[in-house]
Amino acid sequence: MKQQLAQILTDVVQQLKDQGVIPEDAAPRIHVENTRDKAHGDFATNLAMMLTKMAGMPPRDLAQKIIDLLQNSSIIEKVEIAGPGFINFFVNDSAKFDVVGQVFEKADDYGRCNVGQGKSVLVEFVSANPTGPLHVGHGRGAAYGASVANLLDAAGFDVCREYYVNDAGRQMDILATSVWLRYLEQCGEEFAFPSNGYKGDYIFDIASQVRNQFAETLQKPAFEVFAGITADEGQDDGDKEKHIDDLIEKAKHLLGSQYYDVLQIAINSILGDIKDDLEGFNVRFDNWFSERSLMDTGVIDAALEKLQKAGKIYEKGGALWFRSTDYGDEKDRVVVRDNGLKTYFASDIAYHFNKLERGFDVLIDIWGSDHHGYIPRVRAAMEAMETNPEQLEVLLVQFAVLYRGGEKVAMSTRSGQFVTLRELREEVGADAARFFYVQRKSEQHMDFDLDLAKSQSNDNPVYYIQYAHARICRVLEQAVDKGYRLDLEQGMANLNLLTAEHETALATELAKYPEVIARAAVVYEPHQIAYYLKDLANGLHSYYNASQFIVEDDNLRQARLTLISAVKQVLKNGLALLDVSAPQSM
RNA sequence: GCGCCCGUAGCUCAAUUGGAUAGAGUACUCGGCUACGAACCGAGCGGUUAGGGGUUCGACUCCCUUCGGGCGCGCCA
Repeated sequence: MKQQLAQILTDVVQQLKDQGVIPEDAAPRIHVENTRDKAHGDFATNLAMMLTKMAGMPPRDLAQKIIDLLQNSSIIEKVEIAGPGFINFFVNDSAKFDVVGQVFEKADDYGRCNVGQGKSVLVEFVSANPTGPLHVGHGRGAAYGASVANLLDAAGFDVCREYYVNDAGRQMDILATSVWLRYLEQCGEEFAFPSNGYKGDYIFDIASQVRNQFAETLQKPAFEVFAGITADEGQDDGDKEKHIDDLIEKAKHLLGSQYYDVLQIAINSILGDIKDDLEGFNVRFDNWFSERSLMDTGVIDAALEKLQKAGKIYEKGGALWFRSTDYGDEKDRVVVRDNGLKTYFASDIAYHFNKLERGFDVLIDIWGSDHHGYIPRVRAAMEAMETNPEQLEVLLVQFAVLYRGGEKVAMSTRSGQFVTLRELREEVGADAARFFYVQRKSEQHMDFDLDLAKSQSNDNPVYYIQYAHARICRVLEQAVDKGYRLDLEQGMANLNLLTAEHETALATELAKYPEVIARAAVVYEPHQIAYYLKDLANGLHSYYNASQFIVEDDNLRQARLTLISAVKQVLKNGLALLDVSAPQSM
């Protein structure tokens, strides 16, 4: 309907050009919007105000001229000039209900569009280090990323969901060493656990797994393990970083190849837990991409070579630097350290290089906002590899600040003090948690009140929406019980009987759904879906309270049941985008 | 100190991307079940959009500035 009006206005613009009112080369953006206030009709355009300067006449006069040029349309009932020069369109009721037929025709596909034109897009999200269970901070990124991916899919993009597994580097060594030390404790050795080690309870569990598999064969006496190790923090000349690094070296030395067995057990255990956790959160990935595979297949060297050929790599102080300042970064960045080890950044360059080689049109990275300082250097690397800067889109997610009992909850992975995503899911449910996270704009700071989410989960808006869906299901069941089975054909034929304000409002709301998806998708804002669904549910609840659906009049009853069935379908479609269930009853 | 993000009703958040009288939920005050589920509906209360300046027909939105909060500024990942 909106497109029809836009087309009509495009014709008017051409006529204005022909009449010499505006210059031939003018190319105004035709903007038709939904009105917020019913008094302003159904749709409005600001066209007259946009052209007022060009035409050299007052906006209201120009608006009148535009109206005079409007051709007759079957859907327009009335046109008015309002305010500073808005043109308001009133659409007739029968046209408003055309949408109901479209909903049933497309069913689960209603709302899908093709703004993506089949372009392939890689959405990388979560990508938490496999050093421990996911916590509630990761939960927001997971919920947001999954919904963005769903949105893009609905908008006609070819989406691939990927998790980048940081299974290489020092953090992995700290993990393996932490596990081994806990294992030694379980074998009866006594020593002070390193302050920089991973202290979570899950480390004990993994240590037990190691013990189940290797019995006591990996046991070494504590005095031998700690011989010649730099002191830990808190002691004379203590240094927690050197302390843990020395322990890692010692572990590798004492365990030989079996060190990597311990490492693999740890990674498998934690990654298995993460996968299971995300599955329970209804977050699914098409691909789990291993950082280590980049090293094994020489992709890092290939990527660095490409930068080298572009003349963007130089040597200084024994290290290799990438000249990212050529692309607006604050300083150049090291890619190979003087000790010959590649930096994490080198891996990341290679990872993005690999993404490009896989032929994606658009790369979307979803990161925690604490990584925002990292964007310029990745962008720089992309540009040095001669890609279009618009091919990379980095979306940031603010970490949720947790509150418990009115107090901020301090969280630190290393210290093992954090609320896990699993905990949250089990206490408030996956549906409520997913919805709660995605209700707010991603870059917006967010207060997550655990007490509220847990103890008053019935107040969560997700129940409001699900209730609307369940309510419709119940009404349809009741109708069947009374021998009034829904007959869509009859209902569609009698939609003209629906003239109440609640009814036309619902039809209008249904018609908005496809454009909400299109708009939300291009700006990566799933919260718009959440708000839309709340509005739609509100429309249904109001309608429910205002009138009875199962009435004596056969045609009227069928028309009403048909309308709410359409609402049911759209509620289901919208909830599906957020991976929230649409229950038949609750 | 420099850079990025943010500041909207008592609280938690929206605002069709520059449009009309800034809207929801919650809290508080009223009212609505012998109707298809009251996990619901209706009404009221609540605002100098942090402060100030600018851009224009028009600013919560864009620019400058001050204040306040978060994050980042390693040959860590």
